[in-house]
Amino acid sequence: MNIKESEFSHFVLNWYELHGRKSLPWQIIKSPYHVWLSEVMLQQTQVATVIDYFNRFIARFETIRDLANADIDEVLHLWTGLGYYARARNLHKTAKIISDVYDGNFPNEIEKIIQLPGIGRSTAGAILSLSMNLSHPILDGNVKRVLSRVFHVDGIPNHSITEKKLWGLTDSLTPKENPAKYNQAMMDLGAMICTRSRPKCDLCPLNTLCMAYANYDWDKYPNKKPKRDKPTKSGWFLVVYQKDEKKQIKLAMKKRADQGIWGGLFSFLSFDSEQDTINYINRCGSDLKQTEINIHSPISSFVHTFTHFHLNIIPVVFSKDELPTFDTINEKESIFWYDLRKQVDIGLPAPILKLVEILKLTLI
DNA sequence: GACTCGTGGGT
DNA sequence: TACCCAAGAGT
Repeated sequence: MNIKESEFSHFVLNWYELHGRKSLPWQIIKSPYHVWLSEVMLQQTQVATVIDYFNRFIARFETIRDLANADIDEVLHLWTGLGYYARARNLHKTAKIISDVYDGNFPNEIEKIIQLPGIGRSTAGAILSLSMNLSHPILDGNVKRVLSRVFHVDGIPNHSITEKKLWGLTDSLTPKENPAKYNQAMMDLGAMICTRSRPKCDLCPLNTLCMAYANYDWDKYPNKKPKRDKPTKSGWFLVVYQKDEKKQIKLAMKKRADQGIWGGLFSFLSFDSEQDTINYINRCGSDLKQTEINIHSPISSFVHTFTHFHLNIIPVVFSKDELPTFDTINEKESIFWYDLRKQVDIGLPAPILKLVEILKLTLI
């Protein structure tokens, strides 16, 4: 290790002792389980958003075995609203593997950890460093931003050449001593000092080493991503409701396939054209005409924006009484009747949950 | 390498 | 408002 690398980590570690975060919910008990869960929840998600989800999750699933033994629908329920639901499905898969293959304990070799579903190189490094104090580098958004600015790392974000440069830097700078504190400190620096906009360079322990500080060009790092325009799609969401013998309202939902958007979550029957919607409704025994679909739209459409497209959500509402052959058509479709009063623990996409709340006010 | 996968906060 | 993007990983 040359003098500069040693100097770098000492600056970072000294700053951490005075200013770093030490009491986030996942820093109270720094077990591999707590660190793993927090790291997965924090992927592409801000700390303030994660805190409540983390606390609820740990309260329900105290140990990895508790998680492994849980129903996937309840796991997804606790993930509802957090997004990127493959994280929850992979979390559950990995909990089963840890439980069955590793006797409930995380392995301490990175080759084995990185093999687990939903754990890449950075998350593996975080688990090993933060919970076991083993010297492994991490490269999350915070570290990328700090290193990009300090060393003027140019290149399109997320391209392999850029990633390789950054991994080389974080690997060479991560100290053998105190890797846990160092990695936490780098994330804290990114989150508290080297922020995306208006970084607090005057308070930064690395400003004497920082090329962006010397050149007053922090706003150029990390380089901007080339932007792609988002197409707008429309989705017709068919809300079929019925009232049971106690006059409780139930909504027809269906579990989505594990692959693709909202995988494993429940949703209303959905169609990607108005004609498909009408055809389906008519197969269920209605004689709905194209001009009449507005009658069944008591809830106005609204737009939900994803990472890569906008979705115009168009609710269409029918009573099951208006669809005499609904049960026959759906014999093999395993419709789930969602009880508005009970609201059982299943995963629901955020805009569907929003729609359910509107329906509670509309139908009751 | 390009694309997919959610949602909410900040500006 | 519209846009950027956040403690990334899988395919």
